[in-house]
Amino acid sequence: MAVPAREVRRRVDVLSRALRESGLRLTHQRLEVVREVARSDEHPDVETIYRAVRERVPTISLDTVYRTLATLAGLGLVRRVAATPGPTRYDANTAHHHHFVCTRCGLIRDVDDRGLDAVRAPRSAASLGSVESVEVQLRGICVDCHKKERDHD
Amino acid sequence: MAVPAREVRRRVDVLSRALRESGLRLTHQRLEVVREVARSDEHPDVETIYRAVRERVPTISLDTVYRTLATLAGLGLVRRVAATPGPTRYDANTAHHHHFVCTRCGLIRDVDDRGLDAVRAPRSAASLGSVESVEVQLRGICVDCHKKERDHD
DNA sequence: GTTACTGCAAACTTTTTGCACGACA
DNA sequence: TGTCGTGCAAAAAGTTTGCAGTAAC
Repeated sequence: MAVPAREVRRRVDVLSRALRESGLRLTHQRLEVVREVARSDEHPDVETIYRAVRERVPTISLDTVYRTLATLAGLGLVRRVAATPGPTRYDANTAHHHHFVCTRCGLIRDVDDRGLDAVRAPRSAASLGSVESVEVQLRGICVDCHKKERDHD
Repeated sequence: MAVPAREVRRRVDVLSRALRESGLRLTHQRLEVVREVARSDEHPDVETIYRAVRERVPTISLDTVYRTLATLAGLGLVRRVAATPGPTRYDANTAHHHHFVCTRCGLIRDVDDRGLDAVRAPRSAASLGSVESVEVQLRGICVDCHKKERDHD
């Protein structure tokens, strides 16, 4: 929820425009799914988005949320984040960035850092394929899990 | 399958020993699952391991494979790899390393590189939690997918 | 007015669980 | 021999799909 209002607006705008320009209809349901995914920086899964959207569109169905997110991902407007086992999670931040992943609770936060952006694929990787992006995952224990551990001891 | 025989032996040995030392029984089924995961560097999913093991232990059940891998992962002897959507995949290489991920077919290969090992978490990450490891994902298109594309055009 | 989208329901895939029998230490 | 692990079956969790009605353009 820490995404600045201006950035949320920009994302909703970009997403809405791109849907229209792809000849797709901007339905009430799609708009609300777009709003929800744009406003979150917690890399929510489909169920979480579904529950949030249902507050405003009580009749929306889970499979519409699945379909909308698949559509958006297909257009490259949101990204599937595969950093933890379990349900697929989505990220509306399509700029190049990195992630902190809590191995205990599954929390994922974006990490923006010039130093990490500068990491380049080694030459040896060329034998595997063409590298299109380099993403760094910082794996560890988040502050919340540390706090819980201290409190429970 | 490109894991050197010596390394496979070492892995099977470490895994077997660790199971015993944890007071767990080294059953026929567990041993074969261990062998299978140790011999692969393709980050197989449970179903794949199941099919391979069933060649040698036709009566083994899928849920035993699930349970064995969960046990091994719990002991830190194998790692869940969450780099692609779909079924969870396992990696018997517990040394610090990086991955090349094909965004088209889901292929995952290990990448060993000193330069990538040297990447450090930025100071800013401390506000998110304690970073225990830094893993680099090289995302792109593998040589096989490139070849297929050329052949189909 | 078309055509694409939605909601419902059902199917499918992946993973987990309860229980009784069998096998390891 | 006692206990842990296995296989079977069923359930739970996550995701996809077909179809008929509805709404966007």
